[in-house]
Amino acid sequence: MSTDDFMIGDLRLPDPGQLEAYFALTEAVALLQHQVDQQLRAEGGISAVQFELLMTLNGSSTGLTMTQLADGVVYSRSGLTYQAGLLEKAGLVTRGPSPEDERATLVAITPKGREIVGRVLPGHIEVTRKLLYDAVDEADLNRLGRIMSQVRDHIRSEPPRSAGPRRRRRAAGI
Amino acid sequence: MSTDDFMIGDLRLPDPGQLEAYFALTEAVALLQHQVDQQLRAEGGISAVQFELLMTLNGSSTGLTMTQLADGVVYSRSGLTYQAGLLEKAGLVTRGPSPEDERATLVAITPKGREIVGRVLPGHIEVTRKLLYDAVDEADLNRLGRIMSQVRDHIRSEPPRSAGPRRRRRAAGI
DNA sequence: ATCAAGAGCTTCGAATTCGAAGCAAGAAGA
DNA sequence: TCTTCTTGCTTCGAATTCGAAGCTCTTGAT
Repeated sequence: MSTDDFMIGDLRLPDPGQLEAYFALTEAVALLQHQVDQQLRAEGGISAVQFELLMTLNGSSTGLTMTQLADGVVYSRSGLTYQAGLLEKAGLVTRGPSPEDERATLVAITPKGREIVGRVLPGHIEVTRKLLYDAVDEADLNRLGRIMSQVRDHIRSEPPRSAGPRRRRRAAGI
Repeated sequence: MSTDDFMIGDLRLPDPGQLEAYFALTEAVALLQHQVDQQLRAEGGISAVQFELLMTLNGSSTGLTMTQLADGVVYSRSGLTYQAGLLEKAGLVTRGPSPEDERATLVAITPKGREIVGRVLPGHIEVTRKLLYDAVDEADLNRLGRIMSQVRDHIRSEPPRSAGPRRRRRAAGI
């Protein structure tokens, strides 16, 4: 990383600029997600989590297994079971057995689900544009995408936590 | 989550690069925060939220009011009341009336609280360094800090559509 | 001074989360 | 085939979260 880290005893502290990156990152995302959630609830009666699930499913005509879905949105398995239940009850997705694997549950979006997505998407884009895209110029937006993709891939590829059992990727929320 | 091209009706969406910025941002932060939370619970028995609160308080010798604290960490007032109760019960903070305003509650960190912070801080830095700082070079890290600071300030300055005041206070952390 | 409006916290109820434990279906192997 | 291990998902209990409503103190206007 940087060659001029601050040292306090044995502790190698990141310099203030690096700290700023971390703080600004988490704070900005928290603010952003809150606003996004508000818009989705107001215009479509769904949470940000549910929207992400629907969007993920929207891109797959065959449907996805619960595990694929959970990994896609960075979410716990049990949390996904809960949300999938809500979405199914609301008629926005269907759940059925996979023909390939009796254990697996295939989740697919319904026409009604797509209708909801179509209803909230313009507002969603509007909010993200106002809060994120309007905050930075195009060059920075591209840099941001590149950098955060790098970070995401880096974290995804990290070796499993120290002493844990076999290779199994975790997924959990905020 | 990497996505295909979403196309709903004839709604024009931000180009793929812009979408990538948004998705990579939220996904990477979710992954990062989960790992941070795990480390803090393992080494200090506190959650990421509690750590942020302690770090914020750590920078203030006089203590902060509940509102200042909640704004600093981007958190609901009622949620903060709950967490402050836990921290007080654990002896990590004290709560007392403000001399200036009978209504206000001043929260201050205790020596025991500082001790916990000191215990978990090295590991916290280690985790963030491995997951975030090691993922990008120094120039990109500086760019990231600059861009996200811009975004944060932009969102903070947005008219909150109807809600109460948003105060600017540095969040916790490393 | 008194009343009304506002500010700061907490309480309350409902919703959401996660991890651990449990259950059922595949896979491996002897 | 018959264990035994693994995988995919759900259930369960406990913790956390938020917004709305409530309480107390402060401020502003009359």
